[in-house]
Formats: sequence, C-alpha cells, structure tokens
Amino acid sequence: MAFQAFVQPGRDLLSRPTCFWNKNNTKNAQNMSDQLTKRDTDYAQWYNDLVLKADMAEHSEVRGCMVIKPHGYAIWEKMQGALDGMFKATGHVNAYFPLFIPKSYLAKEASHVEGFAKECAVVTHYRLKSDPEKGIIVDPDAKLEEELIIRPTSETIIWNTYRGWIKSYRDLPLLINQWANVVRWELRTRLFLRTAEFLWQEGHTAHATQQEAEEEARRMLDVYATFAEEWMAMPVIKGVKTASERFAGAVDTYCIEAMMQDGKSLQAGTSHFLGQNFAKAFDVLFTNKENKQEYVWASSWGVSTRLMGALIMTHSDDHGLVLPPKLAPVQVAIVPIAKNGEQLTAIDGYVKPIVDALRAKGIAVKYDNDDKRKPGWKFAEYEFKGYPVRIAVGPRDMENGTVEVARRDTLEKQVMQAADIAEKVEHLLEAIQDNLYRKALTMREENTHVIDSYAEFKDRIDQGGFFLAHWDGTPETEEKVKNETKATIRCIPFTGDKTPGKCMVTGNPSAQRVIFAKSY
RNA sequence: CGGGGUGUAGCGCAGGCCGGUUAGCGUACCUGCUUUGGGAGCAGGGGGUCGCAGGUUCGAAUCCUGCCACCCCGACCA
Repeated sequence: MAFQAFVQPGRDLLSRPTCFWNKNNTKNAQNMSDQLTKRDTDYAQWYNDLVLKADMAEHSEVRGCMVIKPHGYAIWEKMQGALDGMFKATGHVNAYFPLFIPKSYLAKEASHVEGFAKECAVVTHYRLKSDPEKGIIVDPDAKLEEELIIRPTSETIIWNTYRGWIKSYRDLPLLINQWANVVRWELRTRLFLRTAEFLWQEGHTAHATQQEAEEEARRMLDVYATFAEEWMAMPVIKGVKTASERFAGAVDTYCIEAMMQDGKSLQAGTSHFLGQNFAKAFDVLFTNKENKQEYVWASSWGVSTRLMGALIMTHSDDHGLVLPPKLAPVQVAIVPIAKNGEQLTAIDGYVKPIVDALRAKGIAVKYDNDDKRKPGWKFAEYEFKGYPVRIAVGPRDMENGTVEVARRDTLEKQVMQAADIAEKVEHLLEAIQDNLYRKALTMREENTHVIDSYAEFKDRIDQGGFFLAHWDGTPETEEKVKNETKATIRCIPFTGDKTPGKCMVTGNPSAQRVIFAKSY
C-alpha cells in the first residue's frame, strides 16, 4: 500500500453536517435534496437516489425504460472497452444481428420460448396514417403477415443464420459476439438492475464437440470473473445454476454471483452450455472428419448494463458513487483555488506540468479551471460522482511546491510535494483499486455463513448474506426454501468445500454445500 | 397483474378537507457587488396549459367523473 506509507490521517469528512438550516430555522431544501438517503436507513432508496444524483441515469418518459446519461454511459463505455479487449484476446470477433425476430423462430426451441413468451414486445404493423379525429393511428391495412418479436436475446435469429454458415468441421469453431440492446417487458423495473430495454453483449459460439462448447462456456465465465475482480474490484463466486435457475434452452448455466452491501446476491454475468438444443431446433449440421453429419454444439454468454448496478452497490457510500480507478472515466480531477483571475492564470501554469505528467502515464485527468463554479461546489460534485482522486491547488501550494490530494474511497486528504506527484498518483490509483477489492472481499467473507440447521437458517436469512448449506439436489426442496424464506440457491460453487453431507431441510444426502441467498 | 402513493416553475414541496385578489416557498436560473482551501452572502429579476379530458358553479389547483403517467410494496424474471 504505497499510499498509506505517506498519508496522514485526513480530516474526518464524515463529520460534516448532513442537514443545513437557514436563519429562519427552516430546512434548506436544496441542501436537503442533495443529501442521499443513508444506506442504513433504506438501502433501496439509497440506490435510487444515488443513480439519479450522481447523474448516471434517469427514468425516461417511456415506461420501464431509462435514459443513460453521459456520466453513466462513460462508465459503461469503459466496461465495454475492457470486456471487448478480453473477448478479442480469446479469439472472438464482433458482428451484428437484427433487432427483430420472426415469431416462428422463437417458437422453435420449446423451453426457450416458454422462458421468454411472457415478456416479449411484438411488432404487428409497419405503417401509420393520419386520422382526422385521432391524429396519427396505426394503419390497419399495414398488418405484418408474421409478427416480429423485439429480441429478448438472440439465440434464435443467430442460429437460424449459422445454419447457412456452417457446413464442415472446417467452419468451426465460430466465435462471435454482438453488442446490442434487448427488450424484456418487465413489469417492475429499477434503474440499471432491471429495465425493459437494456444494453448488453451476447456471445454465441458454435463448436464441433461437446467438450469444446463446454470449455468455451467455462472460459467465458472465467473472463467475466476476471473482469469483475480486476476491473470492477468486485469479488465474485463462480458456479453452476440449479435447474430452476437455468437459462431457458440451456443444458447448463454458469454464473458469477456477487454480494452487494446489503447482503443480497446479484448475478453479474452468465454463460451457458447449450448442448445441441439450438442446432437441432434450427437444423445446424456439419460434416465431421469422418464425413458424417452431426449437430453443432453451442455456448452463449452475456453481461449487461446490470453491471452498473453491481458496481454501484459494491463500492459506493453515503457520500455518493465510488468508482474503481480502472473504470473511472475521470481518474483525477484537479481543482484550482484562486482569489482572482490573475491567481487562476498562475495556477494554470503551475498545474500544466502536473497534468502533462499524469497524462504521460495514461491517467485520465480533468483540470477543472472553470471559473463559473466554485471550489467547494466542485469538491462536492466530484465526490458525488465518484472520481477516485481529487487534487486541489491554491496559492499556499504554489508557495510551498505542494498539492492537496484527496482519495475518494477513504475520504482522506494529504498535502504532498508536487515534484513527483504523477508517480505518487499512479501508485495511489493502484492502491485505491486494491483497497476497494479487499474491502468488498472482507465484506463478503464476514457475511458468508456455514450453516447446517434449517431453523437457524430461517432465523438468519433476513439479515442477508451468503449461507453455505447442504441441499439434497431436488427442485422440491429448493422450492420449499424459496416459498418459506424467499431465498434461492444462487449457485453450486465450483471451488470451496466439496465434502458431502446431509441436506439442511430434508436430511437426505447432499453432494456438497451450495450458496443460498436472497437476490436481486 | 394486484395493493398503496404521488402528479402545482428545471428540482423539492406548501396550498386542497372548508371553491373567491395577481397561485406561494426553498433551491436552481439571470444581473450587480462582495467572495473563493468543502455545495458563499446580500440586493434585484425572469420563469406556471396547477398531469390530461369532461362535469358542477357567477367563479375550480381546490368539489365530482373518467383517463394517463410515474414511484413504492407484492407476484414474475437477468
């Protein structure tokens, strides 16, 4: 921890007043409205407030849909960039498939259509016309012969396309990803976590053998886990879903599960081994080396803008958003403190080499010498938006050859020599990234419990957390637990204790402990 | 899709029960001066189809009817 070697205990910013009163002793509405609901008071409300006030997204006029605002979208772009690089590095290429899916396609894979039928938006007409009374109406003469589904996911249209692309084992594997929007007509939505339309990537791969397809699904799960831990600083548990939580149309669904600060679990990414289900549904056959026809093996995998919700709920605090440096659109904000224009010009000159040195190290830095905003306003703004490091430069610093450095994760401030500041900040950013991960990991460990008694489980499940318990492997037992406690099996983890035991509910044999938790 | 709640200036709200000047407050915005190391102070100023549509009435933000939207809680799902 390079930073802690030179940091002094900073002023305790947590003690600043949370409520302001004007001289009429009435609450100052603006300051009040700028306050976040505290996490302890109402975690869900804290999340909603934070997304809006950190300017990441807002509810649109369209039911269930959100507007992702520039600050939120910039973070998503950072995520995209990192993930896309990892996909390319594992041999994948990007392509784009249609938004519209003929209704009949969806119906070809039985369990798939069953899984999505209840939340599909459907296009039925292709033209409007003006009506003297009602303005504009749907032209009843422009009915589509076959309705089009707005994709809830693209397996069907992609496999229908793959049929034409795959003839021989020489065409395999086919490793394709697409960045797209999808629509699932959710009745109840929350910004980023569940919206009717969302952004995601979906990888769809075709393989000659079962083993290869299974390995692909596992490989991409590893990619997601690496991304979550190294970029988002969010520890995850890899595992396989139970039958009831499995993707509609998959043979196996793998997932990464993360614990949010309220102890609930959030599925942050999934990959599926699809077997030959879609190949059979769409007649995708290839000729193998023995000149025999064989159905193609498949995987698919995706992460969505839901990761934004995961990011927020993993690190942020009662002061606003906290971003891990590797995903922060601005990693260092520099704020000048000047009494007049002359002084500001002097600070511009003082800061210039600092900005250059930081940029030379590839650090995203914003020097905010906008004189229309005051320093205090900027401090609060950048804190709320989660910029990892803030540097303040005033007349005192110019005299002393120093700058004031504040880190967002701990809210500590420290005056440092300006001479080698770029190097120090570079180390500081690494330290922040590391600290965020370790804090989240500690939180998860402290809230993960090994449990053998169902009675005790029922007592403790409402407090949140992961519960490692034995399960007899039946959907009935899983259902019973869900009905009685609202907790579900988040996954059967790949690593950890593999000792067999007895189911906490029925006492029947259990192959290993699984993770029970309440979830998003 | 059920239960609850809310729609009044960009944002947050008061007023409504008990109809009656020009619809009010805070903040934000604009101008000026003083300020600037944690959301500055004072003074002045601009901004409103009171969610929409009907109805009752001399008169409706207020009462009545219908509709719409959004939020929260359940059921369903990523």
